[in-house]
Amino acid sequence: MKTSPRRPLILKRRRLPLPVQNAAGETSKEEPKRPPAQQESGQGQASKEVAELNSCRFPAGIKIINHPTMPNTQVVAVPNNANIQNIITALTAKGKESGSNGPNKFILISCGGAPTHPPGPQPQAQTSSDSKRTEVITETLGPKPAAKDVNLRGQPGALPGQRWESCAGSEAAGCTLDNSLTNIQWLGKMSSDGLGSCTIKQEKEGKENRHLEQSQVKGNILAGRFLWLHSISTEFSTPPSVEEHPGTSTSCQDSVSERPPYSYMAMIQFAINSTERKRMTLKDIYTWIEDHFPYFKHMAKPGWKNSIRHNLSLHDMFVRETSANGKVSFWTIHPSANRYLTLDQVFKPLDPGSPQSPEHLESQQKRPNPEVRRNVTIRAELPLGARRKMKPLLPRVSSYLVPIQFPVNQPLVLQPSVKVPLPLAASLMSSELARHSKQVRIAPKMLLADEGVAPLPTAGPVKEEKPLLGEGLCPLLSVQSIKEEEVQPGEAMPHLGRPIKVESPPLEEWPSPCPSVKEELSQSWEDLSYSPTPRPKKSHSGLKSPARCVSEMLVIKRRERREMSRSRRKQHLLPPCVDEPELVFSEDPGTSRRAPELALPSESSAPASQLVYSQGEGGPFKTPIKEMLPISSTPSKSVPPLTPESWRLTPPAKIGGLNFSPVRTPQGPFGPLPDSLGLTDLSTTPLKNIPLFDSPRELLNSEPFDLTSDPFSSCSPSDMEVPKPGSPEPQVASLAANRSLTEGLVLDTMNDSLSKILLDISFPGLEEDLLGPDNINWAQFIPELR
DNA sequence: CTATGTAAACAAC
DNA sequence: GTTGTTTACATAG
Repeated sequence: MKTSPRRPLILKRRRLPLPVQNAAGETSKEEPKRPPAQQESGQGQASKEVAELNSCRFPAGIKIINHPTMPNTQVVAVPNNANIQNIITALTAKGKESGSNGPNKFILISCGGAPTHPPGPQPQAQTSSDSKRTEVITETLGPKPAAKDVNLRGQPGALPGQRWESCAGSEAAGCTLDNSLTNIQWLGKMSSDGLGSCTIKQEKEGKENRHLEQSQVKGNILAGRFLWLHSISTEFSTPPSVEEHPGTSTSCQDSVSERPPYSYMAMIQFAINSTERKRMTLKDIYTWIEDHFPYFKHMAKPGWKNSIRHNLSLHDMFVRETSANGKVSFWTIHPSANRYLTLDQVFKPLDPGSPQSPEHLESQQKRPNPEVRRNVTIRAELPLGARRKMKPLLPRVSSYLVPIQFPVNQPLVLQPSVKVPLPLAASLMSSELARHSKQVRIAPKMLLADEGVAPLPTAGPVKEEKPLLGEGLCPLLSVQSIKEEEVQPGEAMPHLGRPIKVESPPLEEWPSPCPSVKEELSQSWEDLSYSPTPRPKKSHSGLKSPARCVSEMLVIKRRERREMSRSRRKQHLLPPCVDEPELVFSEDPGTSRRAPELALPSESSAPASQLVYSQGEGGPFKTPIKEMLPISSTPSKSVPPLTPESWRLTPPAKIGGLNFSPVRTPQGPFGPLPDSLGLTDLSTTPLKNIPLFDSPRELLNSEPFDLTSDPFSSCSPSDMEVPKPGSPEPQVASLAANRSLTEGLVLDTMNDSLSKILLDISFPGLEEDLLGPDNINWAQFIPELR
């Protein structure tokens, strides 16, 4: 009731003590993978490794060399099979020891080493413990799996895992991150608890999701393409509860007595997405929730139903459809907003056989659950602790991708403190970096469409902007911080649009379709998703020229905001979800160049695409922002459209081998979706001709390489596993060009955060040679590595 | 301020 | 009574 916190637990950010967990037996599983014997007790080993590192001896062929240009930075070539975590730990320790004078930043490069073994490494985040600041960047040296890997997927055996592995370290890291990011443990309890229904349901869902899995996997891979920065802390942070109360987890009582950590919005989504048609009547929603969350059945006040209704009406993402005959109303999730979150996704069984045993993991992996699977796959490497229990929803958080140019000049390592709001981060980065010659730049905000929020583009440090944050970052940069809360995001990514709705009557286009419902929203959505055709409704947005629009928008927004604030009316989906990190592609190179601050809408060209909403859990959770309107096309200011979808999209792009990104991929569906969302648009349209990421590059390099090559290029089109052929993944192609960008991890011990960063290692001229998407030859840059 | 939760008034069935 | 929509208010962050 009142006393209880209103916010769902989920939202809270958890911090994990990373290290510890591993130690716990769980990790054992993973460990096996590791080749040599490194590790085991995490700490012990870590220390061991550290020692080694210090001495310059590294376990398996690890080589450390001083970074050519960066002070206090060393490049560590790590065999694929090496245990990244340990290495990170060691490096961290080393950094600490070194003190400010010594090397405190490390760039990890995976050398092809022996891909033989599975990815094992999982960087856990021990970093957190260290106080000193150490940054580690992981890069894949050898063959980057990226696109190629993807291709490989199909192949038998080893490949699947390996691909990822190739990235090994990085990947592992990524995995971990992912896991932790989303973790929600609560369910864990539930699962065991008594949600029998859950299980059942899961299976059911599993069905649905299965096909998705594949796609997701792909997505993961793809996702890799973009770099996300997130603080490890977040990522690593474990879910609060789960581990903490393991014991409890199972108790049924808890499930019954404890309120689920999910917001009504999330639960509604779970419910709706649990059906094949992705639609559900109010009553069924109630039933589903009661069945899956006993708390509501037994403990909650009757008012919870009112709250459900309230949420349905309030959030634009929920669209009411009327059956053909008009007699029955079904609630659906706007495709563009739907992340297809399901309880399954959120939940992970703690243990295999027994509910809590670790082994369970495997089984889980097998599970259909798409997302889960995705993660799982990757996760294999992760610490068990992380894996188990619930699957965290994606953090919506802000993620920022930061492109960094590596070798060339000074590589800059961003500190990703996640905490920093994207916008800020961006601004900071941009400014600072710039000053320094920064190699890292933040992508300009793009924006486009979004309108939404418009918060001011500028970077202002705005708090408000949270949402914006995402936006702020540009494509390249998106960093994710996990803010906490939200798990949401995670969740499921929707594929863009799923076609769900359609069934009923008319809805092809959401907006229109739903007659009754929230037109406003719908429009906005439309706008967003579709081209900018102006829609009446949102008058404000209209489409103005971008530039103008921006300013105007801002104004408008404010106004709206105010209005909104006054009354909570429906929350519109915001197109851009701010929180979520999406990658935005700026289509326009020119724009990209701009300062981050503005993102010009220039993209307008493709603007629409971006848009998208944000939501999902993230989005949804966050809900739509009320005010935003979507004009999608509009230029919005700053906000880059980071929409969840974007993520998804991005994934396709895959990044090189590393997959840090926590992003989830779409579940599957690549299918039909409504891509209307931006993705398609983006990818297809504009992208074709335009390099997706111009911006990044530009950002990164003052000197533009050729636009054609995008940062993401690393994957070749072929590589991409694009989930769907049909789907828009054109991006990929465009991406193909760029190989220079890669993901990296930055470990900031000072902040105890580990972030992913995008590294631009391209050197003019070298790209082709080196970069095969797969490989970057660091050796060229760094002789020592040879 | 935002996101969320809760309550309640109302309206349409 | 159910379903939906809106307002208003409370609370945590």
